[in-house]
Order: sequence, then structure tokens, then C-alpha cells
Amino acid sequence: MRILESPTSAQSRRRARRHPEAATIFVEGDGNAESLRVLAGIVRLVRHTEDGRRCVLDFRFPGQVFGRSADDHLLTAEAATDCLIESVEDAEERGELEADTSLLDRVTCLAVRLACCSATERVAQFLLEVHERLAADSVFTLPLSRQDVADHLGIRSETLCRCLAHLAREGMIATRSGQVVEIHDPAALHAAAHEGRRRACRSGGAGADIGQ
Amino acid sequence: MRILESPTSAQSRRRARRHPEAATIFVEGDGNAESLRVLAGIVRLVRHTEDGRRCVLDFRFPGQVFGRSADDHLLTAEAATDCLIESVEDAEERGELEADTSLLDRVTCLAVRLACCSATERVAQFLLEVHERLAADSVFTLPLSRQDVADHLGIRSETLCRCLAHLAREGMIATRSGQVVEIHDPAALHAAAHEGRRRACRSGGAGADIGQ
DNA sequence: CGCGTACTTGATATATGTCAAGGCATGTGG
DNA sequence: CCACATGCCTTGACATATATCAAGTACGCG
Repeated sequence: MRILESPTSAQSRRRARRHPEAATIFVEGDGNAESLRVLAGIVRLVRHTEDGRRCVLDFRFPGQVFGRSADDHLLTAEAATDCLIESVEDAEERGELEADTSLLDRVTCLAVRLACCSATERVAQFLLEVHERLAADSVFTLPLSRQDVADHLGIRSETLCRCLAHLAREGMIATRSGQVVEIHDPAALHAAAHEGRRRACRSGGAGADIGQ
Repeated sequence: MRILESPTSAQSRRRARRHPEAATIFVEGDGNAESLRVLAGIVRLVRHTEDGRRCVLDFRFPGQVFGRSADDHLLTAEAATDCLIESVEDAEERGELEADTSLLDRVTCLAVRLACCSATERVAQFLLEVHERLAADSVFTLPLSRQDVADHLGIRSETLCRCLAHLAREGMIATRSGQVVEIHDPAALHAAAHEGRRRACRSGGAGADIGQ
């Protein structure tokens, strides 16, 4: 199993803890508000509903922090892949802490997407965003299961497959062996991520006009 | 125009500011992190996307606080109805401040709903939640436009109408003159709010079993 | 009382979910 | 090292939910 690694992880593996894939790192609502940082692997922040459904609110990639505030512990953190996790204090010591974007902002953006965007738009947005967050090459490995991505985007895994296939047929991306994604035409992908324009601007009526 | 009033608003109207319907109270991303409290009316917390779409992330009812933290100002606050707003300091002085639930929690719940629930489920959940948050009688007035509610639930206003009509046909609720809602059968409504059970529990596969 | 806006309802198109089968990749045991 | 078994991914056919487009209606306001 390949593990995504942050550039600095090699020299800092000292006090890192290892979490095997699917392990629970902390549970929603536990009092224990520890701040953690991903060294390698991918963490998913999820909420399980009382009726057995699951929703992936966000992913954390190498170098990113989670569980920072008490609010962050409103979600459960799980290892989406095998993970190396250290405490934030360790990273702080070494001055490796990046400014992390607010979880509220992340979840808000997700809610807006879920409310407004079609499945294909969501998938395109997700690809672009992951690509950017990983600061990856145009070809990159995304070691997430289809189910994890689908649960994040609020669609079925079959729909996710179809959207990927569609984007691939249009020549915007290619998927090699499932987890390897290649972005061929970022501009077109970006357009696909924001198609809804037409459908849009009726909502507000008065206030919001586009103009671009 | 009727204005929802909090029980204590009468004696505290001193330094309250009035915002007419549709007025913007503060804009997403402004540096000015003022903490406010609704005395009367309803505030909506929205995000406008770059492509002209709108999403209502949450509503604030009389007695509730908004704009509390810097994060709260990631959203725009608008008067969904004519509003009376005071500063949190004023309420604090009088010891009227309730513990407010975290905005992250609210938005997370919304995202989960948007990701998992059908239109009818969302509408049923919304009615129950508003009913509870208003601590209202089984008959209550909800002075929100269909458009506001639809933009909150991620559906079209036509779909919202149909869902309400459906719940009414089933005898769970009645809508009198648009803004007045009557909850006839809370139990059935609660059931309608969580129908998806069947569809659910396949997602996780291994981890998440229900058991209740 | 008449007008304008928002709400409601209907007909239809489309997107997504659902169910089912097949293929591919990965890991395991011989 | 290969054959097999297992699970994930992919694709297809179909059902269904929701968006879309278009009238019609009710309601609030002047």
C-alpha cells in the first residue's frame, strides 16, 4: 500500500503514530481535544448519522492539521488510508505548521456544492481541488476508494464512475487503474465544474447578477 | 408585516438596530467581527457563489446570536424579514445570552442532510427543527419565503411546494395561507424525516452497523 | 377593487438512484 | 511463480425523483 508523504515527513518520524487503513483516530464528541497533523496518508472527517448513513465532510492530506479546536471534534476522524499522524505540538516545535483553513469554511463550501451543483460539477470540482491541495503534477495518485469520494460528494459510487467516465470521454481527464488520475485539460475541467451558470441566477431575482 | 419577537424584546429595545427585509447586515469576509443577537425577525446566513447562485446556510431566530466568532463572518448575514438586532454586549449585560450551538455543527448537519436525504425528508426535518427552535405551538407562523427555504434545503421552490403538499395530503401537516404551518402528526412527520433507512446502511459495509 | 408578486399545480425532460452483471486488480495459497 | 478467490470498480438497463417550463391561482398591497 502506497502512502502519500509530506516532504518533511522523513526527518520527523520520531513520535508519529501509525494508524492502519479504516482505523478510527478520534470519535465525534469525545472530550479529548487533541490536535493532530498528517505526516503521511489521508484522513477523512466523517459523520455517521443515527440511521447508519455516512457523510465524509472533509479529507486531510499530508502536512494538514485536524482536530485543532473543540469544534473540530464534532466530527469523527478516520484513516482513509494507512496514516502517519503526529501531534501538532511536534510540528509546531519544528515550525512546520501551515496556516490551516477553517473547517467551517471547508464544510460551508461543501454544503454549497451539495445544494447547488450537479454530480458532474461536484466531481470536477473535487478533482481540481484535490489536485491543488496536493500541489500535484497533472498526473497524480489519489489513494481514496470510490466509496469515500462518493460519500464526500453526496452521490453513489456508480454515479461517480459515470461522471469520471464522462469527463474522460470528453478528454478532460484520464483515469489509469482507478487511483491514478491525469488532468488533461484543466480549463475545460474548470468549466465543467461551473456549468450551472444558466440554471443559476434566477434564485435571487433581484440582488445577484453575474456580469462576468 | 408581522415580526417574530423574542419574549424579552419589549424591555430591551433601547439600542437595537432595525434592518428592513432583504437588508444586508454584514458581508462575508468583512474584517468587522461584530457579534449580534436577534431581538425580532429572522436573519439568514448565506453564501453567494461566484456564479450567482445562493445558498442559505442557516437561519437565526429571536434570541439567537450570530457573527460571534471571526469564522461566523465567513458568511453573509441578511434580514430575511424585518429585523431588530442588538449587539451581544447588550444581551450579555442583561444576562440574556443563551449558549448558542456552534455554527460548524449547524452547517455540518445541513451538509449531511444535503448529501443523504431526499427532498421530502429535508422538508420534514426542516419543519420539525424550526418548530423546535421556535419552541412553537403546533400551529405557528414561519415568515420565510418559499425561496429562502428552498435555497436552504437545496431544492427548487416548486419542489418545496410539492413536498409540503405531499405532507399535507398525508395528514401530517397543514399549510394555511402560505406562512402558517400546522403540525398535525409529529410522529409521522418524524418518520417521514428519516425514511431513507432502507437505502442507507450499505455505504460503510464493514464499519457502521446500526443496531438501534 | 385591481394589480403585481409569490405561490401552487401540471406536464415533461433529465439526472441520479437502484439493481444486476461483468471485468479488473489485488492479495493469497498452492 | 502461477491459479484462484475476493472485493472494488465499471458498465448497462431501468425506475424514480427532481428540475424545468408553463399556466393558473391566491394573496398582499396600493
